[in-house]
Amino acid sequence: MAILTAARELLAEAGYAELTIEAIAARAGVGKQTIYRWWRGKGAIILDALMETGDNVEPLPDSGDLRADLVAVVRATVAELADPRLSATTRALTIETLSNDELAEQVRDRVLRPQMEAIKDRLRTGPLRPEINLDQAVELLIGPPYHRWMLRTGPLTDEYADGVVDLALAAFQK
Amino acid sequence: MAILTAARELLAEAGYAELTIEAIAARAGVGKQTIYRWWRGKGAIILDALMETGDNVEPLPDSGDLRADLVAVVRATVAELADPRLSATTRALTIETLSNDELAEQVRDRVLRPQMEAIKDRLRTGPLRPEINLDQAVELLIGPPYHRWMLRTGPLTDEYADGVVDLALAAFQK
Amino acid sequence: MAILTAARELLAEAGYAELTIEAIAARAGVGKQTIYRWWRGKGAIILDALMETGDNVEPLPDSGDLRADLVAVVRATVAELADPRLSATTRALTIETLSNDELAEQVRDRVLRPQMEAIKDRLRTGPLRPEINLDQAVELLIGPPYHRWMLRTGPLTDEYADGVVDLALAAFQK
Amino acid sequence: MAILTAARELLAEAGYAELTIEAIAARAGVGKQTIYRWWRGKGAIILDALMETGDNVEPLPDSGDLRADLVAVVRATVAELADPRLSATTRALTIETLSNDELAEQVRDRVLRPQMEAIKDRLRTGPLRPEINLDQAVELLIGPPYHRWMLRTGPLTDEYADGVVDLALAAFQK
DNA sequence: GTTTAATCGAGACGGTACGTCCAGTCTTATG
DNA sequence: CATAAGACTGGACGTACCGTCTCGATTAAAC
Repeated sequence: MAILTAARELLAEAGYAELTIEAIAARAGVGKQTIYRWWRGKGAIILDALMETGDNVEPLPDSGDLRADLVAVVRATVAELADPRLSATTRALTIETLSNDELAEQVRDRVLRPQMEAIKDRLRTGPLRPEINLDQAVELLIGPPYHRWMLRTGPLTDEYADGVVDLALAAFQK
Repeated sequence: MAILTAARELLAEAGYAELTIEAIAARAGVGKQTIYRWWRGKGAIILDALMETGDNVEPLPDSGDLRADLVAVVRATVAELADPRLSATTRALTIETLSNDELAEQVRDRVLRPQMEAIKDRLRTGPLRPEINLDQAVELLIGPPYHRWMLRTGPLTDEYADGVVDLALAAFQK
Repeated sequence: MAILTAARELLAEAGYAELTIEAIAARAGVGKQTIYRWWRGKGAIILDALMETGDNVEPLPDSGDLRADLVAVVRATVAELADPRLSATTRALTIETLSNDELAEQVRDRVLRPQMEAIKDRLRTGPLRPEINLDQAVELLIGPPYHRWMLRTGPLTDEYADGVVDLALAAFQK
Repeated sequence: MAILTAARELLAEAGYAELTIEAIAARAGVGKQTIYRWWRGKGAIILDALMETGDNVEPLPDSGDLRADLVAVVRATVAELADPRLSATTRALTIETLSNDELAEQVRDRVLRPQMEAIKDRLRTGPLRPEINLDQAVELLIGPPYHRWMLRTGPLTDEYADGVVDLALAAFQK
């Protein structure tokens, strides 16, 4: 879809500040009305743009080595956040989410939940203390990188990702 | 300062969407120029509004009971995030931060670092495994609630705060 | 024709401002394309709507009393202009005419000329000074009411109509 | 005033169809809001543009020769109507007037009445039949040229102007 | 005690984007 | 096969704010 592509390009090139409906329409060669016909606003466009990129959430592999499996997924997440062009869409979506409750729900249900469920599924099989709350367990893996990314409190490297996994595992496992 | 009060009130009453420089000026009974004379933009105002509220970061108490001390601080953090009126300013600041690198640095240095340092200081004395990276340890306590708050993936209650602390402690301590 | 009826109704009910092609199509239960297939634009529709009303111009009666015959036709004209609902179509057509030369020619030839010719025909037989230019004579009867209607400079009553005729006759006759 | 000049130029160059608020703003180097701050809409701008041109209505001269005095004023009126560039503003104002009652009143009071009063004043002194209604008398001079201009039913020349005056005088005078 | 300078409120200004409406064209599916 | 339905590009609408820029009026300092 030309509109979603235009939105992604604008975000990658110039950031959220220059992502205007008019700019999207102009770049996509489309009338503004067409955009408003199909999307409620900028937030909805960004969400669809993100989903279309097809990070189609796949179940985590179960290699038998929990740490290895988690390292893979956390490294991937951290790497995406670390690349400004890749994370531009996520950043924009986060902004919209913060002042749009309806959008926030959709993002939660369509983007976040599937990702978190995929990790939960892997955690369920991997050996960990039975009393662990899986929701909180997932947040232990995702929350810290997200926090660091948003607030730029530290580097987002593979080593960091590994450290996050190790800490989390120490919490999960007996 | 009338301007910062006006900003806080507008955020509490109507949210970020209606926080405009003109609205702040009107409510504070001030000319727009006066605002621009002292602040670079909306973000700087919000930052000052937040800091003025005087959550002057104090060192965490050291009761000898690490869990109790951490529960206190995490519960307080979670409670503030859970209250829409209290967290409105933080929310607005987060939005600005996401599209303003300069502001992001200031927020990191003036708001976040002190809070995280305070927790780090307590962690340094409380008994935990020596190889723990303190920055990551703090993120383990703060990141998950922040993530949950921003993305509304679950309730922000005292029980949740306690769970976060327990998980983190399991990671820190041998 | 449903389309012309719809146009007339819209004009009578809401005036030129709300006469849009889309409104006409919607009210007539017709696709926009069907309208464009048969008419060049709004102006052409209004013209046809006006003509269909069938003020089929008839020759003026020649009762032998020139004043009586002219009073009849001028009163009728003035009465139609005085009624907002009746003159709505004429008003709309005038607007279109003013910014559409092609339409202006058609209006002149299909609407105006016949009406003026009818009056001219009666003037030819009625006793008047031979050197009178008939075109100007007709304008002397029609121009003032039209001017008064368009610019709302005075009432449009039967008495007024009679006054117009009397003045004109004073000019025509020796 | 740059805005009124821009409006006049656009009308002279391209006609009413291209007289948009945005075009006026662009040509005048002005924000749209500035226009809306001072004028209610296109009609009000055109009215002011017309008035600024300073056709400051002056009393008709009284040379003692009524025909000569009227010929002068009617010729001038007809000449202005005949020149497309000069009459573009009047044409545009007429269009607006036709679908804007409020504006119509202003045009009547600020533009038309003074012009008509000036002619009435001259008619009052010039020798004419006492029972003549002066309002209708003026319309007899102005209405026909206006009608001919709007509906393009004939040429607008000096000879025509003279003919109008002669017919009117025949009506006025004994 | 008067003059001068700085600061303030108020709000006009040139701009940019908003979200809506319609024009006129093009596409689809229905009868 | 023409039609209604309506999506499409395009462009103007009138509004909201942005950040800059005059304006007087009010204070405070300097003389």
